Amino acid sequence: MGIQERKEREKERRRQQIIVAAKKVFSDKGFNRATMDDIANEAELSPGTLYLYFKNKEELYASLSIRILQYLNIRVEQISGAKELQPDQKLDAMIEAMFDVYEFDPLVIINMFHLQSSETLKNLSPQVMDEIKDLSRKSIGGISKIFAEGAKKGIFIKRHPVALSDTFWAFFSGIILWSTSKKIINKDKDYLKKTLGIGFEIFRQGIKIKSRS
Amino acid sequence: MGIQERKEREKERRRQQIIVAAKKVFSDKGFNRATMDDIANEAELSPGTLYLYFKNKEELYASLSIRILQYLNIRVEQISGAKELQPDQKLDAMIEAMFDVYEFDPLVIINMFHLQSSETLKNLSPQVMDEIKDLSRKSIGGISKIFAEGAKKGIFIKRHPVALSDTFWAFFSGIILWSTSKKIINKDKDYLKKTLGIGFEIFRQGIKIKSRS
Amino acid sequence: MGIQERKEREKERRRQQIIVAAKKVFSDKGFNRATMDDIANEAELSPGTLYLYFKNKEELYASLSIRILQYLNIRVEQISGAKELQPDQKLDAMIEAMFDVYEFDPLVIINMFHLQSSETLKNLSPQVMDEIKDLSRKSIGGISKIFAEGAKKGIFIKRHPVALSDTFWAFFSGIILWSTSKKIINKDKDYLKKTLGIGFEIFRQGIKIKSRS
Amino acid sequence: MGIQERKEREKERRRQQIIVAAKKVFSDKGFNRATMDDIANEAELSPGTLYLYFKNKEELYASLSIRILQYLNIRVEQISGAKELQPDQKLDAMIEAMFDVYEFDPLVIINMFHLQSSETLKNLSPQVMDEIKDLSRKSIGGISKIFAEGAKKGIFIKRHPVALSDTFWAFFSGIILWSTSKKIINKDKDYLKKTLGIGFEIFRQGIKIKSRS
DNA sequence: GATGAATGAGTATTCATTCAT
DNA sequence: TATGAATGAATACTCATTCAT
Repeated sequence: MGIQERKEREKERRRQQIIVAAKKVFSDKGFNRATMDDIANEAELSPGTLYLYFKNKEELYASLSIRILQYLNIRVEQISGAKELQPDQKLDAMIEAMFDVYEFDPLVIINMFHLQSSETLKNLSPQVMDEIKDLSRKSIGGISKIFAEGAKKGIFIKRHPVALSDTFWAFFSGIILWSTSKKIINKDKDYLKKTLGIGFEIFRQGIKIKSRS
Repeated sequence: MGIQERKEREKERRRQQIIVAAKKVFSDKGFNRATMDDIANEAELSPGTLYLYFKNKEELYASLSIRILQYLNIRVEQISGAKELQPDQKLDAMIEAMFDVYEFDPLVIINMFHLQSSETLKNLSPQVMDEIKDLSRKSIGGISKIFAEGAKKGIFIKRHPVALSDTFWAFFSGIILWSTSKKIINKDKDYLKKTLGIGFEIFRQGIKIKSRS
Repeated sequence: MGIQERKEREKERRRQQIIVAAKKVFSDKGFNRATMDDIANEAELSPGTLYLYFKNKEELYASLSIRILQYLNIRVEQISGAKELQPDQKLDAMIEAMFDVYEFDPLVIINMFHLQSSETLKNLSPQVMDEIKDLSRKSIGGISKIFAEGAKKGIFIKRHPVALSDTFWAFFSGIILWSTSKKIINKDKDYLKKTLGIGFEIFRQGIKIKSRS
Repeated sequence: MGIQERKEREKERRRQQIIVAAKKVFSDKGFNRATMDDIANEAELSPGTLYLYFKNKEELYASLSIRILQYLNIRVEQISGAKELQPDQKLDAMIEAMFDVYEFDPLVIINMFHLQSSETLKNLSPQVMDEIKDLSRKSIGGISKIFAEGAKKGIFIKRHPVALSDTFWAFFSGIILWSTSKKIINKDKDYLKKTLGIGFEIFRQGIKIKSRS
């Protein structure tokens, strides 16, 4: 039993070791130019070993998304379930969470997009795909609830909550991607934050129902 | 003279023939999985011929962006220079223009992102790169002017116009990319439009200064 | 008749125009890296036109050799037939002729070697091949006669004259090729001449029968 | 340790296996028409494997030269350092060595010339280039010493030893190349030997200072 | 489990040659 | 005759994946 367990833990450590290496390499080179050899070197393992833990390159890449989605999910659940917060406060908290997600892994967005490509999906094992779908659904659902609650209380505009949730995510993605592609990130990290800030401010203002004074 | 001209026109037709084929193939498979042979087949030409009109794969891809940027630019200039329109009306017109740009070529955004990759830029000929840079600058500039004018007239929030312009573009990109990656486009074209609609409404509301009544 | 003749002359001029261009381009880039387009550009003609005058790239290249072989042949015949000269004086004259051949076209040797490749020969039209063979045979024959005469008169060592002739040519080739490959030519033209000088001196001394004094 | 060593030996065997195949294919087809696939087939390996042992086609080709240069070098050093031999005996030994070099690999000369091309040099890794340069320098140096010694002792003509060394090499190259290009080698191996023999005899006689009797 | 050597399918690009005008 | 646009075969090199050890 103890041995079984230790083995299990050892195995998990290996997975993490690979994931960390993969994150670095994919970050540096992007999916296409990153090679399995690069990742193996970074992880100080042999290429063959990677295939003991991940079915293929796509699935290794996908697993990076799972990690970040898990993190996001925890945050969303906390915020969504916080009874002491009003919808607009929850929205602010969500925005803050998004910042953190981005800091945790700036590749998030690119990962997420890559993941959706039908070619990619073909190469994933069902269980990995299911986990991703499940996590995505939960996250979107959690955010939706905030918008629904806000609409119900007359604080936010009345729109289909899932559509709003998508829009929120799309907005966030857009700014990050745009900034990234303009190579602003490395040179002027603040510019991205500022842009994200402006963006979220606009979003916040845009969905608020103005209280008449 | 007539001959010269006819040849010129013939040549331009070929370019378009290739561009149309490239657009289709890149749309279907993305940059990396699209092969020059695919494009040649689609264009009913030989692979060698592609290289008579475009220096390499990257430059062929880039030329798709140039085409759409040119279209966008015309629209931006018209709107930006329309003296009879108020800033908020111009913003509405811009949003409409963005819709049209998207309809003209749903790949826009992906093209634009691909274009920014440093690896891509290396393979472009200077003149192509200059044209792209010039067109981008003009478009962003035109949109900025609208925000600046709106801010001056007290209709829009006061923020750095270029940052707003970036945000506007990022927002637009985000929604398209997100929808695209969710493969919503083909299945439910209206959902994308709806999402874009909601998004822009939020944006519009978000930057408006509310007149107190 | 006059028209016929003028056409003929016009045609010959074109051939020369192409040959001159080809010589330059092959000199600069070598056979493999020189393209038919390069040559067409240099000749200010279209690529298609080259094929009206030469069957293919190989044959165009071969015709450069014919030109130089023709020149060499004239010199050999003059020297070989000069009754007022002794064999050793003829050898000196031959050496001088070789210098001139080299100055006329430093590519000679490389041309000659390329020509011998069986792959090349396959692509030549029979008449071109015959001309080359004929010219080669004549040149070698002419030189051989000098050695034979020298041997007969007890001035040169007694060896098979054709073998000596080959050796003479090989020696000459070797020095030029070696110098060329060491890129000495362009930088230090004199070094090549000096080396050729030393080489020929050795050769001259090597085949002389020393008169005892 | 044993394992490490066996692997090392295995690896070296593979290199040799490839080199042998490459030698054959390059011999048959020349550098340009030989394809990496040809070589892979000949070596009964996959094309990809070749690249595990050699950076590229050029470097594979170059390594053939290194092999023969190493062999030559050993011979040169032995001869040059043999105190019991007189300069003229050393020259004879050198000539014999040249025969052996040629027998070891008749491509020597062509390799050496190919190697000098600037295009080739660009694709070689520095360490390979350095090794080649070093080996060449040593060989030429060793031969030069013999000529210098001979001149000092009044046996050979007084000429710049490096120039003589170049001439010696050029002479050797010329005969081989000429014979090879005339495809004499395969058909009449003896003719080449005879020609080489005559050539070297001429060379020997040409640089000797005649003792007056 | 771990290795890493070997695999071999996949692809952008070039360029001699052709042929409709 | 001359053109030059179009052709398409040919090829070096990469890299995800496998499998014998």
